[in-house]
Amino acid sequence: MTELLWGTPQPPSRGPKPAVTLAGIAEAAIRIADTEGLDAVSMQRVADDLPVTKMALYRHVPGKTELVAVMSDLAMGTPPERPEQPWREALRTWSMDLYEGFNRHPWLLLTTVGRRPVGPNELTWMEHGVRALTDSGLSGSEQFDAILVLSGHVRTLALQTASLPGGRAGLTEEAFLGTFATILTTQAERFPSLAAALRSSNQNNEGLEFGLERILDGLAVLIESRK
Amino acid sequence: MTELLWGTPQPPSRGPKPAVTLAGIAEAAIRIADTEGLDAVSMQRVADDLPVTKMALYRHVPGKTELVAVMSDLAMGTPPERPEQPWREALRTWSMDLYEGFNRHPWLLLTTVGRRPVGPNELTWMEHGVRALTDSGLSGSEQFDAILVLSGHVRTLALQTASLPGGRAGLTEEAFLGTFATILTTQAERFPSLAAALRSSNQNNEGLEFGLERILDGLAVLIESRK
DNA sequence: GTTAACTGTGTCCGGTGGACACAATAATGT
DNA sequence: ACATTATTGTGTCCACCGGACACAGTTAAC
Repeated sequence: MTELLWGTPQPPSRGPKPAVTLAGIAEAAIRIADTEGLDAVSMQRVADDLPVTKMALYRHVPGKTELVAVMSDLAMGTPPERPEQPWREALRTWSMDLYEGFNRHPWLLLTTVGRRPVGPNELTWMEHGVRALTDSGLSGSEQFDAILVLSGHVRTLALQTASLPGGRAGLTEEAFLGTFATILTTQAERFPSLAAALRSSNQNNEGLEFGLERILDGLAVLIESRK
Repeated sequence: MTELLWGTPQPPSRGPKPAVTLAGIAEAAIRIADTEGLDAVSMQRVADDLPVTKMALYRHVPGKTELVAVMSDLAMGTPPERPEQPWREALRTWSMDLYEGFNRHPWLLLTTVGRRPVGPNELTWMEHGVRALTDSGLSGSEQFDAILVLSGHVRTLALQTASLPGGRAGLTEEAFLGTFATILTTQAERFPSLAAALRSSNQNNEGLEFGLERILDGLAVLIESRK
């Protein structure tokens, strides 16, 4: 698995020319996941988009698990290069870039989960995040934990808004909020605080910025205290 | 779906006594997911643990999607009752309780994802979270967003530590950190900030508390500014 | 006692990931 | 030039999955 993610592909010395490459397979899978949802990505479906049969794919990738890992790291891409900035601004744009990435490939939210082999692109994202904090005075662990909080928040909000096309049961935004509001009004006595909060809510949908600024505020408090 | 999650089960007036109940089915499914992982939960496997055949389950639940929704809300349970406390302490224990819940049923991290019908237990968790902020001076939307950030962080950290037994490819902690460290040392020039952070890291594994306190600090800044 | 409502069963279907044997291909060693 | 050998692609087969559907068995209401 590590080999697949990190190894540099070597064309075989002997035997017939491969009709497809690992990257080509992953790209086809990404295209399918983007347009038809993650559930549509089957070995058969991927092979249909390539000039090979299903079983030929297993010559390039050991199994579907590994294919998903490769396509995930590939789809993650690398963070856009940004001019150097103070840590707060740098982390803010970093988070926004990450958010945009998750919105481009919503199925990444489902595949990049749990303890799994980390790919080069994902590591590059981490590198850029940590880089913003190298001169902050935080320890190495704290730098890791800080960008973990930020990426976690981005994930959470991306999950909230992304439509997860085709894949998991996708309620529309209005259907979701509709039943939510219905339940809260019909059972207001069971959930008094929630009902009250809903009444004084303006449905702003600015959860991303809100949480982001709170986390950055919290980091600022810690960084200031270290000076 | 909403009916399944919120409706009160009525025994049928006519016909044979049901051999199983929806709750019984969900409990069996939970037991399987806890011990063998979420992937082991198939209609066949659930039926094997009950005195009915696979197809009989479809008399009580429309499909597997709905079964997963029901078992998820059931496994989530309700937050333990805690004595009233200032918002900061209340939210801290609330987060810890939630974390413990995710650790008890790690597969919840996989099933409670995306826009989906919300069940009564999940709503009760939200209720308790928002309740801690009713007198904070924050608006309703802000209260929602605040507990969203907290629950998101808890999810992130639970994902980081939980073993996801059986289900998704579960690398052990040491195997994960091992390859991670190996890559970072062999390719230190590609990821200089990461490598430096790793060197000055004490492998504390206290990410949960770290992020939690940062978020609470950030909320405190906002709440103070409103006074 | 008949009817109607309801539960449970067996069979069948398309689709999935994957094992495995085999044929086709092309560079290498002689 | 030719045999060897590594490698790719193919076809067949399997267990398992979620689920449609027709049918039989059971029980309360009329």
